Amino acid sequence: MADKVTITDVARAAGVSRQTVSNTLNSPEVVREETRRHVLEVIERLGYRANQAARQMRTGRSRLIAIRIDPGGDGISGSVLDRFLHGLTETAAHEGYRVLLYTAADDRAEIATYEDLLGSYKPDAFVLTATHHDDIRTSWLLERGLPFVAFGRPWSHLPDARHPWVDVDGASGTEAATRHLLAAGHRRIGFIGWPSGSGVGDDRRAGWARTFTALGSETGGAGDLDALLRSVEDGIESGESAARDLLRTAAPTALVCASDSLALGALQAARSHEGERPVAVIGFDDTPAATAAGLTSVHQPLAEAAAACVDLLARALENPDAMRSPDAEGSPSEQAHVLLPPSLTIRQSA
Amino acid sequence: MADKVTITDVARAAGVSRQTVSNTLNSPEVVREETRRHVLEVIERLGYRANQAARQMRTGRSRLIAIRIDPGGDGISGSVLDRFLHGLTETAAHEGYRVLLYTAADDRAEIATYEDLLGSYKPDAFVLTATHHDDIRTSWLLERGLPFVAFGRPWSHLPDARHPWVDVDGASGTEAATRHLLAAGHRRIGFIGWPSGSGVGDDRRAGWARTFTALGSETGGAGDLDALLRSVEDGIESGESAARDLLRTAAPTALVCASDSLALGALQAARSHEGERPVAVIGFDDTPAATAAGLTSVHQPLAEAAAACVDLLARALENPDAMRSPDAEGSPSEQAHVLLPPSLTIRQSA
DNA sequence: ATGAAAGCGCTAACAG
DNA sequence: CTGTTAGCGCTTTCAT
Repeated sequence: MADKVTITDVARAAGVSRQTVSNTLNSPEVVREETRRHVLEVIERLGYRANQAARQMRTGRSRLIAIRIDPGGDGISGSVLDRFLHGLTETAAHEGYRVLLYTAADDRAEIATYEDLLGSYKPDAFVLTATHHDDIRTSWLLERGLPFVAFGRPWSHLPDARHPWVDVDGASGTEAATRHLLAAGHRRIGFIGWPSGSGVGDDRRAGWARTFTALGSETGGAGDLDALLRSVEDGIESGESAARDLLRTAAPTALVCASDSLALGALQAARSHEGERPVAVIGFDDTPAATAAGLTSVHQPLAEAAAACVDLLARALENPDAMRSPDAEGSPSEQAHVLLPPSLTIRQSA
Repeated sequence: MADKVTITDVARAAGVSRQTVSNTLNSPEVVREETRRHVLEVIERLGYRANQAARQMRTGRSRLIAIRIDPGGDGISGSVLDRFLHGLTETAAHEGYRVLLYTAADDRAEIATYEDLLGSYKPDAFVLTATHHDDIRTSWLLERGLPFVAFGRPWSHLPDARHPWVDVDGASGTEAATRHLLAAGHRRIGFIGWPSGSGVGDDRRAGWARTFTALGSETGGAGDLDALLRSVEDGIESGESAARDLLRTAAPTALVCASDSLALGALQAARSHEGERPVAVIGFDDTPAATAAGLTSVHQPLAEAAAACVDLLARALENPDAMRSPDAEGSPSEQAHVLLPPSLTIRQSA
């Protein structure tokens, strides 16, 4: 029964015109307090909801935010997107937006989906995840002045980003992990990460490197960084073999990893490693698998990140021109961004 | 540039009327082959996409499927919804539908969201997950003749379901797990599940029980079922303590669990248990945590399940009346359903 | 097989 | 502050 109630029904029941009802909803300040209250009451009583399609036709705004959902690699870190999505949906609802899902095999296919979506459902904005160097998606959207926010820094254009973004400070996370190990007395702390070139991976490695280097300059040179570093593809197996190799050649007493997948593998290697003291391991992402394995891990505030994304978008959508002038000569057109600090979830492994 | 192209632009560019373009898209059989081809070509060239809002206003169909996304308990099995969602989004796109997300704290709140959504975005259908006994959501939707499909059996009304559903045969999964253990020579196989009353849990327990009982009647009574059964809340810790208890009092050589969370806990207990042969453990859901822990687990075909949901919905939406006659006296109004068999992913733990 | 007219529900402009 | 008019882009009659 909730449907079929139109603005005309409300107007009739309240004894006012349709526009007064519309104004009550869209420009409350224009309606007399008393009338407003009365209309609101009738709306409530009839269970009226503005038809979104009709509203969209008139205003051109769909109040839809689109985001891609992918299968997520080995699944270990898949739950990261899951939590982010939940937060996004929840915050978006508060701001009057809904989340629309789509899939795409790669960036090119994603752009094709943009075209499709923009012609049909016309989402007001996109949320980009897994941004990387020379991301064609951001340039495509930027060229067309389409509103979007990236969850992930615009790695190729820092620090003068030309679009709003939200990210978690990976370096600060691995720094916290490294400091935690230092505080526990460790001095030889290895790092297992991904090959150079991925923004996320480089960032996470940097946090370890800088902390470790700082220690070196304090104590007078602790740091043969390269010997304690391994760069491999993500995965449990590669994490295990990298850890084995590291333990054999560099004798670290602790390992910081760029992901939980790597850390889980490293943990296996650590457990089968003989030594007076167990080798400590710290992962990244605080996935369910980390919980299950008792793995200390860097935790990303995903609900907050999602909320920040919605916030930035809502703001940009209220001020359409802020974003639609990519080449405004006079203004630096610096875009808002949010960099959130992660926290360390401490468990048995470190 | 993909937007702002209307059906009028296409008509003009193709030298036909707007209706011919519309017909080409919606009733191709009505248009002359040659004209149809020409129009299609122009559509392609201009990158035209039918404005969904306008279409919805006219037809009343949004081509939107709504589904709830929740934070997912301890997160271990959260990835199940994740994979299902991905499959749903992908299949839905093939059929011309998009997936709209929403959250809700509980069933009552979810119904409130139905009302909101039905009045605003007007999704064509809902996909229900985590169905349970006396689910107020199904009755609410049923009463109003709203199209939906449940991922999960209508536990309170089997076998004459009054709505379409898709599910994975949990009992067959635990049966396969139990048979696998029997084949490996195990004879005392315990089960750690949830307290009676949850459809899913009862189903999974039944698969173990019936297989084990069948063995008993063959060999002449192997089965003191109750001694080998523990029912606890889901979670790693409760799984571990239940397993410890079971190992101490009933001396099983293998354990089948109703979830990966329970199994992960059981695995810990099993590893610290002394015996000539390691205690085998099998979980359920084949989550990333199971991969990481080398846990053998029952794998649900989630992409297939999602595809089946979309299929059932698409069919129901083409035949609106099939669903809208909950009380049709003459017809049993039996609804279509799909029960998919899971598979066993074998790893080190069993 | 194709063209003309109407209207889905809403809100942005105005007029009162 | 409230009411009237118009039209967003599409599909569904109904004529031709």
